[in-house]
Amino acid sequence: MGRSGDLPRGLVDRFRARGDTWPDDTGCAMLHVDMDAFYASVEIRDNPELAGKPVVVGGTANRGVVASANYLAREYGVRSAMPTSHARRLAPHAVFVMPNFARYQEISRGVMAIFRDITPLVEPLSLDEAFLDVSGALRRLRLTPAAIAQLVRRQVEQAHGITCSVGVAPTKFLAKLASGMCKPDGVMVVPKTAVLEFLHPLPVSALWGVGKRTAEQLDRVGLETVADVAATPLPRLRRVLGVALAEHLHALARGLDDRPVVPSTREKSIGAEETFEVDHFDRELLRRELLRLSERSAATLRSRGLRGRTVSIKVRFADFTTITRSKTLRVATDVTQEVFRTASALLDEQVPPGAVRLIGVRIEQLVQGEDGEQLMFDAPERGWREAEQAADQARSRFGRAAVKPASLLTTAVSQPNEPQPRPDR
DNA sequence: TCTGGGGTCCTTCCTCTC
DNA sequence: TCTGGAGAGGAAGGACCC
Repeated sequence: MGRSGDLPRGLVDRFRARGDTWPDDTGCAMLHVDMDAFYASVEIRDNPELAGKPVVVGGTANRGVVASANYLAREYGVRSAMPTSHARRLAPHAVFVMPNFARYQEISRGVMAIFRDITPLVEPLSLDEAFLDVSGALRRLRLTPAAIAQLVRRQVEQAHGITCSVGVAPTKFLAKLASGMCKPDGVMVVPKTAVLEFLHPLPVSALWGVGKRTAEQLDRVGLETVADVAATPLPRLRRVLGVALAEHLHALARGLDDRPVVPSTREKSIGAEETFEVDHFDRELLRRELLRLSERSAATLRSRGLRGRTVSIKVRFADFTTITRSKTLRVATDVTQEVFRTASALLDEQVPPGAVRLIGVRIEQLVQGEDGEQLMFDAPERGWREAEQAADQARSRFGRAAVKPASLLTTAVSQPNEPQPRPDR
């Protein structure tokens, strides 16, 4: 969440666990585990010469941003999602490292396996955090929730040499808030009997779903704390924020959150996008980039046995205005050539000329492969599909660069990046 | 300071159909 | 045949999360 800096210090001290002592954790079966500065911690663990130095992980090119910074770098004001150029000015002596997502995925798999040894009810949110429902594990392990949190931390540190923080609470939202407040390397318990006491002094930005814009909207009508939101009549809140967001925030502000841990969820869309090192006007070059991104997205669909009906493109111009254009196909597809043809037509017909800094392709309305079977599949499409499946197999044996569309064999627009997991916040 | 990439969800507007 | 309302679905944009 990255908001613990906004939170009252007194709260942190009151609810934080100290050694074997912690507040009453009866009825607090929800754990949120968050790795501390995950990507930076993995880099330091793998490269011991980085220990004791400020370390920043992120794109080192002109337009990169910080994906993760260790706590030494944060002392200089370096934060996640900050432009790398800004981070360099704040901490010129820091070590800047390019991210190695394959490595982070590997460590993440090991950490998640530790969680699943403790409870089968694990819901990963990203590579570096997960919810655990330990209600069943309490009886099996004969431990209280906070003791299980300490066990998780010990096992992760012993197995992987990195630390994590754990929030222990009756609900997901409170557990997540608590893990953010006790970072780094801590445990915080929100007792069932002290939920509102914990929640109400916090600023509105602590609520899950309140970002910069919503915080501004709430501030305009005089709502600054979670207590203010809880005390506001729902009809008034609906007028300010719209129905869905108002109801969501009103419930959270009163400590209500009955969302269960869901071990697996279906993806709703798959896509890829790329920010250029320099802005581009050249439509032919943009089309080539669309082909590369279509290839990447469709290959992901095929590898997961999915197809999608809606193809959308995203174009960000030099002034940062962003447009999206989409088209829904008659039948779902996972064929690169069909995705590319649709994306390319959207570019030609609906995107005005101008300097482009980012272009992206996304495929939505996903169905499992067989559900989307194209009974009326034209023979040429079937041919493309078979060819692309053969290419996928070649890539899995010989690497990504082994097979690519002929039009990408010319000079690349920018170096193809591997699809990236979410950054570590 | 100058803003990545991969996602989800919501709202609003428009079009089509009944 | 024309018109208007309701509902569904598509399209676009925005905010948010990590």
